[in-house]
Amino acid sequence: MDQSDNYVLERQVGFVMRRAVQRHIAIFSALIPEMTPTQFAALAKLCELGQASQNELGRLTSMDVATIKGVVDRLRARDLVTAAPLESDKRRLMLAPTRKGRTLYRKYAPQAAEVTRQTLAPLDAKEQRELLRLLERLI
Amino acid sequence: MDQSDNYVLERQVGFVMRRAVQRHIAIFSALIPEMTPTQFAALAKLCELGQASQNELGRLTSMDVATIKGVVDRLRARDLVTAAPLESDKRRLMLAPTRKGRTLYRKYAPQAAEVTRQTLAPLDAKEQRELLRLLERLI
DNA sequence: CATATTTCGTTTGTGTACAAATAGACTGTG
DNA sequence: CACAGTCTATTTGTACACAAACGAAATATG
Repeated sequence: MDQSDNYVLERQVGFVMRRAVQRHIAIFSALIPEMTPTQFAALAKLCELGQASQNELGRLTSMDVATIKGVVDRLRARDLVTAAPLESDKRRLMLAPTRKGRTLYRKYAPQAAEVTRQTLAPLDAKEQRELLRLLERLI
Repeated sequence: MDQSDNYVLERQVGFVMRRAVQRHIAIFSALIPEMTPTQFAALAKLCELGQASQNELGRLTSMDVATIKGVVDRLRARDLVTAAPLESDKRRLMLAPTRKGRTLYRKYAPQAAEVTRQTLAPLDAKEQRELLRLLERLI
């Protein structure tokens, strides 16, 4: 028997997680067509912090430097976030949500929570907690 | 209290899954730098089937038409897959792995299984089964 | 204090991922 | 048989995601 006969694509975590993420993104974009999950994550974290450098925001939202730059650029283009170089450290680009950004965040935060609910809807409450717990241990 | 105060990014399934997928991809590319998880998935499924149309392969690997085209194009460019229009249905592009593609698949299938093992390593055997079971129900 | 190292941001290039539009080929129904 | 609807593949445009390389600024270390 060939080794490769053991390999069943549908049973690999990577494949299953990719599909689960696809479904989640579909739910998100149905409930919040105005922005992507990534953009919302960055805006949410920035609203929570009040302000942060671009790099810092990237680390806290698990986006690498190139990715966070693109996301921030799009948020800035929509006037949801402002950016200004920091006087005390001219390498850093300090970001803050605009009034419009904060308003949008408050408007959609309940919807974003609903996205999580709908994503987890096939599971009962205990299973939902268990899934989150297991996923967190994979990180 | 503001509704948005309930929203904690780190507790949303979407965010946690994105991070888990990131870790998985990092493990994959460390163990199999020669191709991406997506390319391997397409190649694996095609080897399993023997042959399939591009559309069919896309459906079975959960890639939309534009995505599967890009993936197949890159596999063809590396001579891992051949493509030819089907005589009996000229809309369809029939794909098959080349000898080189099959060899590569057999070579890396054990590595790909190892990727799954390492990804799930933080969990014990029972937890691993539970996680897979829960994720599958989210799809 | 001089410079090696680190940090931050940017740019470029490649690879998913999906929406929407298009063209060509097939199928079903009248 | 005609032709409306469906299916397949392609193209275009936008948005993550990461690697690698770069310059500028800050820090550490000798």
